[in-house]
Amino acid sequence: MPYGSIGGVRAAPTILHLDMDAFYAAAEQAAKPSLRGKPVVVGGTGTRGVVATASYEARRFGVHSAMPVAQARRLCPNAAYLMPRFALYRSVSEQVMELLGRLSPLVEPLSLDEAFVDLEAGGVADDSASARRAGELLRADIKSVTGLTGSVGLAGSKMLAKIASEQAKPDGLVLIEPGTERELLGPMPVRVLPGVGPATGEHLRRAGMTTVADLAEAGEDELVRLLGKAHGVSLYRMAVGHDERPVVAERDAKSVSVEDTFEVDLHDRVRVRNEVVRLSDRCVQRLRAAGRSGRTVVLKVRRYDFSTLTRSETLRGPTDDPAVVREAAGRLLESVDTTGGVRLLGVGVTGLADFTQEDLFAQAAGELAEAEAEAGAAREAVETAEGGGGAGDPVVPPVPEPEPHRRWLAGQDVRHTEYGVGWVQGSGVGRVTVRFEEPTSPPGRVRTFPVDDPDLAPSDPLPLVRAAGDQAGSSPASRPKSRSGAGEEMSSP
DNA sequence: TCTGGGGTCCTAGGACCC
DNA sequence: TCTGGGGTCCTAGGACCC
Repeated sequence: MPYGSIGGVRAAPTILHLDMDAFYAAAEQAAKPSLRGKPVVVGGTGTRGVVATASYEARRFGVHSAMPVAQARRLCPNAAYLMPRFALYRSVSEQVMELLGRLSPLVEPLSLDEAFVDLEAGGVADDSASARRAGELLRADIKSVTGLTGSVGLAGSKMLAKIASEQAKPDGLVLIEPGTERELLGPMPVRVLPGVGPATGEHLRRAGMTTVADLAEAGEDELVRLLGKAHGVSLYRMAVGHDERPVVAERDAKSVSVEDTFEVDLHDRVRVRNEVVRLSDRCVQRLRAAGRSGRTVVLKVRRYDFSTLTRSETLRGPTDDPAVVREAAGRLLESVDTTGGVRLLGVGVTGLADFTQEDLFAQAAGELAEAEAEAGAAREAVETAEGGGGAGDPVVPPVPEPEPHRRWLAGQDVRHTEYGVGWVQGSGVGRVTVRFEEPTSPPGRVRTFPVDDPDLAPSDPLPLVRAAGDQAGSSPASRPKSRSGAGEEMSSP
């Protein structure tokens, strides 16, 4: 352990946990002035979507993350229901992570809106007072650079820093003085500990343990007996306030996967096979973008009754060849009974290796060209002779991408040749309603157009905060990451 | 009320090898 | 003839996290 610690936590609260407040919803409110102070729900747009983030206004109606959107609509019919815009959230996240990087080289992102920072390794704090100052400065910087609020937890361990940031929400800072952790933790419900979810919580409750103090009292042996070796040991240590997990800056991904839940269950076996091909190709694209290759292909199938199974196949060596992944996934599908309907399909690759460019470049390029030629030919074959595929054919023809058909999604950025920039408030029966406003404007007006109005086009997110001075990208806020190709991030099943 | 998508880690059994 | 144990790899499933 690189730093002095007493009883499993540092002597000073120099581990910082940052958690942005209702991140996706807050970003949408910053982007759309008319939604500030109003309930906003970001989540899946289809009938089978779930809530990704609800604004605090929406939470007051009982809406929360992971709740089916259909249920949220019943609880809070007047909220704005928006599709997620990951390009925007990623660009804000990059600004935030950049600020964290100024505090320490040891930053461990957990997601777009959450990270640990080791202040001691950064030399910015070695006692409570300096840690608190660093935390408050950080919060102010985040507010001025992104326009959003984040909550900060400071403690001598990761677990406690995270519990502290949770208590600080929204828009606050909580520091746990080392030495006080056990009395603080004791009365808390077991669910506050990382790794205790619904199943373990229920398990413990049946054993008569509801608080962290109950776990500490039960002892390690009892918890191991109840929950197994790894889980029992780590839970006992957490319960008595011991957590020496270091902040780790970068970790290589261990798997890449893509999955789609369909609006209606798939029954047609040919359609199912085609979707597996599409997912394989998408998975390989992501694999290649990451410069990796993988050795084990995993197929995931969720059936009509929500029962979920996986089938996997380990290849002789790592691959990033779309044809190889397609064929493996296709073989795996053959071993799955899909009668009754398929709700979700997924394709993943694990056992990742670094793709050695030198050795494989030529081969891969050749194979890609080949696969693409093949795909083109197969596409035509599908169009001319749909459904005739023999069951034994290992190479499944890919499906043509659905026509990039103009479908306006709630929350999407648009530009009108006459009225300027705005966002889609809703669409239906051949019409689309747009509110014309932008992050730095006052709340705007609504207008309605035909869905195929040629004056209306998708556009990229604008920066949430007006750049101070506006000097050529010197401030992070002045450079929104807006790659061209509007709409590519808005893909939704 | 009908349950997303992207991950991580752990367990357990069987194969296989020494 | 019966009976070893350890280690590693593969597969499937489950809990958990954001």
